[in-house]
Amino acid sequence: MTTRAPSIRDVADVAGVSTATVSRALSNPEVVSQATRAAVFAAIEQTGYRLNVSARNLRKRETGAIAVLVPNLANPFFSRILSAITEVMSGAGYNVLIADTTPAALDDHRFPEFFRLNQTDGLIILDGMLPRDLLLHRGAPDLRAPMVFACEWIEEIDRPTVTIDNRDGARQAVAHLLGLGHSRIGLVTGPVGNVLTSTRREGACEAIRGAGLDLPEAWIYDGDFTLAAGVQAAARWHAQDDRPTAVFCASDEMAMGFIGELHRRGLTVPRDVSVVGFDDLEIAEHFVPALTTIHQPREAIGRAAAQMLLQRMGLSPSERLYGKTPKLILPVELVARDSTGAPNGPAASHMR
Amino acid sequence: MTTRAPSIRDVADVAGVSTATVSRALSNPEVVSQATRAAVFAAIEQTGYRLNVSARNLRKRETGAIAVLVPNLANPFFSRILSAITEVMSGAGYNVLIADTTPAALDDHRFPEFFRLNQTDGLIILDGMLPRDLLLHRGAPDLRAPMVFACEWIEEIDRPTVTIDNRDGARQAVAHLLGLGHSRIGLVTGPVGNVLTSTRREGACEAIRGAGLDLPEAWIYDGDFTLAAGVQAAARWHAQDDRPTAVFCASDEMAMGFIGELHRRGLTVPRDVSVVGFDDLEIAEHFVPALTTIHQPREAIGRAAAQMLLQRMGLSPSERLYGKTPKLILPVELVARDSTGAPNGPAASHMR
DNA sequence: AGCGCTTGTGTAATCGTTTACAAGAGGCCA
DNA sequence: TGGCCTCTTGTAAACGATTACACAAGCGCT
Repeated sequence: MTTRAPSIRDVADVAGVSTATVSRALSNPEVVSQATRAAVFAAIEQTGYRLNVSARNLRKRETGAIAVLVPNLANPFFSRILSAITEVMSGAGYNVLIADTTPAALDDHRFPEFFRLNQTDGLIILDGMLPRDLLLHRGAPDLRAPMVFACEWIEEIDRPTVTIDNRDGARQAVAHLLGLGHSRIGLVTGPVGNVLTSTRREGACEAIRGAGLDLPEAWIYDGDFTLAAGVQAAARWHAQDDRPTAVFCASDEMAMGFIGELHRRGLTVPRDVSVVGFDDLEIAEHFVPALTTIHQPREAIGRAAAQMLLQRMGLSPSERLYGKTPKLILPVELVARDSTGAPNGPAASHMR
Repeated sequence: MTTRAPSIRDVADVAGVSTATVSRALSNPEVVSQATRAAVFAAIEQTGYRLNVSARNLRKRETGAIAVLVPNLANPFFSRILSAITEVMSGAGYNVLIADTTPAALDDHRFPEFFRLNQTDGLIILDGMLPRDLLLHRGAPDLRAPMVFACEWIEEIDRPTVTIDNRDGARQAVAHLLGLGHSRIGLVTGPVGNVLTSTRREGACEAIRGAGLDLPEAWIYDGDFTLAAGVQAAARWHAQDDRPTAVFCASDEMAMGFIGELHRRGLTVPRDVSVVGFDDLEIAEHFVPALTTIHQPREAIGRAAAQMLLQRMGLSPSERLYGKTPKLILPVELVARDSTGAPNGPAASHMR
């Protein structure tokens, strides 16, 4: 009772041509004559034909899809990057498979790797903490799908990369605080082992030490980019006798968690402590107080990553393997808002 | 110079069996003998074989993928729903294609429809404002991919649906405000034509009128769920002489935009006005003031939608067409936090 | 020995495209 | 007229898996 979807064969019959001609009319219209082309399109309309992508992909040895590996889909930071990628890739005729790597990593690694990684024409990786051997999946190097990193990257894997200047961002954040008169500056960091954590941390340290200031271990609060980590850092900060007058959080989420928790404890930002974030999420501007933060051009990152991948996919395997791997570093800028101010000279409870 | 990826043929040769046996060892292991199975797996290991999904899909007349249509990928509201869907679907062996409908709608509608909609085994639709004819894509009804709605839906299209009880959520929000002593309650609504807008609005109106109160037109601020809309509503509210002491915003983003703008104008929430949101985004709890809002079980929504789709895909076309279409309505609950309080009896500038 | 049943495997057709190759039609020129 | 292009189309072989069908081997039973 189940009908079969119309195939190119049906179209060909209706139009009175061969399947080859239908195929050509579709993918290479300029080689078929005006008249036949019209007949074919009419037949397509009439039959309600839709291209079967599996068949095309099988024949062309492509998949028509690229995959994006995201560390955490639920993190709003990635959504705009993803939408930019999706936009560019759809425009180029590709489907975009978005894979959250959080569960994948836990999985019996046979399944996802087996079914997914080799079933795409390209890979955009937003997660710098993936196991190396999962990415360097075996198989001849010349038939591995091209891969580009964005935002995060993996030191040992030399691939095209789109990032922002993390070190400079951190430097700007600290410079801003120094400019306001702070000399006691703390850090809320990302998770250990993450390249963003280290580059931002280094940038901040350099700037602090470069100003001739000290950065005690106790003022470095370990985090992991999440709201919860910001909350915890606030608690630790609050419990200290000798605490910084300003903190640079390596993500907006941590900055907001930090500020939120402080308010819950009856303190106020920036009166009691100045806070700088990193990312400039949409919400940052509307947060109370509006967040001073490092703006990341997320749409540009996504777009650039997609375009870079497209460019790589257009290259031959040998060009890819033996050519240069492009690295794009986008500049960032601090956006000064209301979560930072001069250190409160008077009633400074932390000054003993 | 380009090598060919190993195929089932190569595995068969190495293992000394036929391709049929390899295929069976992979997809139906219990029908092949212990010994052959071992030989096949060894051969797979040795050759580095990976299944070609296009070939399988072509043969099985499936695509192994489902699509999710999202109104706006950049909206953090959807990310957790998406991750839940992705998790369930990956677990069931499906790829998840996420399509942002914002650009698609503008596109020459031939392309995306042609290539995507019929190339999936199922559809989850989170956008209730899609053109009807795009969804009721022609083709025999028995070979249309099953489709389920989640969050939003389309009145005229009778399909399985997972939603929350929007009307009740709005009712609870208003009841909460009434309970605090408010009698002047305003509304910031979603975009016109959206089912969420109307159901939430109706629920709120009913509750307000049910309490014997009035709801002047001037206290209904048109929005569209975005931060910017909240900002605008705040401006309009602020400009009024006769204004409500509490507003119910149909989304957290609007609530945060509203509160942020008010603070920028030197007013304070909940002292000057109480605000209730809707959604309970992750950030709501950490916002300053922490947002009183209607909690949406977003993970449960995503999970339920995915499971419902899986169930539908398991049905035969006739069962789908002539059976009942399940509708799941998840209950919601208000989370009382700090953005609401009693109306400020004394210095009430708005009371003339 | 003959029959039937179970278990494991191979043969070959099939899914719906794309594309190398061949070939016919027509034009142009010597 | 014949040779050589160009333009358009058809023929048929892939692409890499799944699966209906057939069949061989082994076993137990009469």
